[in-house]
Amino acid sequence: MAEESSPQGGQGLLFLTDEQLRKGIEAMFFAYRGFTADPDRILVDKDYGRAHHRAIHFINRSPGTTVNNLLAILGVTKQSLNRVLRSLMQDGLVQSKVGREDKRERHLFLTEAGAVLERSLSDAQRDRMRVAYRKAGPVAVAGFRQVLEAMMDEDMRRQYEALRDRGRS
Amino acid sequence: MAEESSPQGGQGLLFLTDEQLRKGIEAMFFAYRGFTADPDRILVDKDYGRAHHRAIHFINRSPGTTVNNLLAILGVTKQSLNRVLRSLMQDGLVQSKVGREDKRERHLFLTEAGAVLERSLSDAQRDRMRVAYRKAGPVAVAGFRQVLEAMMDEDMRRQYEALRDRGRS
DNA sequence: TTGGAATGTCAACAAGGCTGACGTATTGTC
DNA sequence: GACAATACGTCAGCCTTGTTGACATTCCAA
Repeated sequence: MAEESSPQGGQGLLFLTDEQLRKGIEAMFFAYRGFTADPDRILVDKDYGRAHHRAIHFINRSPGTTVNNLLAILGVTKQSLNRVLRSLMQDGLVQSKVGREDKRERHLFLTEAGAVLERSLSDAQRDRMRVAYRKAGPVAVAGFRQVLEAMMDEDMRRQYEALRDRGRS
Repeated sequence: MAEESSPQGGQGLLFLTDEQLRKGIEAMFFAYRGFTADPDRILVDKDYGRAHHRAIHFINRSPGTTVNNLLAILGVTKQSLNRVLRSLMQDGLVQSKVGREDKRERHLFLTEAGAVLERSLSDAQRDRMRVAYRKAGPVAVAGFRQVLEAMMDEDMRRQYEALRDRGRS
């Protein structure tokens, strides 16, 4: 096969073959299992599931967020989220406060106990992430994030970017 | 802040901060939604779900694979997989053949109709992947795969590698 | 005051995980 | 040849987490 001359420096478009794409798809599948494995293990003992983890994560990420806000981020129905929030509130991990400006809104916060659980979950997940990042190196990590961001739907990317903006960096 | 000197060319270890790791975690969350969105949309009309998609994908990937094999790859119980396989076989998308050497084994194949559905699913998923890959470029894609592979559990990585080996490249 | 938005709640249902138990071939081993 | 182990299928029941539909409440805004 003739050599390709391209702006990608000799790699041509070989990375766009169906074979390469399929490997990426399978990598996503297996990696996501690893990605959720550690928090899942912690949650099993506590009668919680991934839905609880997600709620806790994003409440911690954006303290005082409204239910509607959380619905948009999580992409589930309010009934589904409500069930999760109810159990978290009953167990004293999440607290909801009536909005001051708009009293229809409920602003969600983690309690101290909720923050403790959040930390144990995110520590476990970050540990795996850190090992993977370190193994792959900063250049690979940059590429990792680039591809993931390009895979998102527009709506999700907006949610994702909105979260980023709140960061201190 | 003082400049870092490091083998990573000035990037130091900043990519390992909790902030960076959290962004990666959230990127995985949102990207996975995009990753599954297109096949999900196709499957809704057909009364199938992600579980069916996964079975179809890996049967297509390794024609003649046994039930046990598939169980290991998918990481579910045989009861769970059986429910999916039963409906796929009833609908004439999957065919099982008794093993020649070991008659206890069932070897799984896609029928012509199964292959058609598989193609429509993987086309949809590959399209999104292709767009993302093209947008990010080959260097980013290499990094993407590196990080994903580093995130897998040992068992999964072995499954993943075993699949890779079967590829023609 | 009235309409609409945000929230909560009840009920019912489905997909897709799980465990446990049991049955049936088939195979390998003592 | 007897027996244990393996591969598979199936029944029953349970859980989480998603869905839709219906309805009440509370509050804001026109």
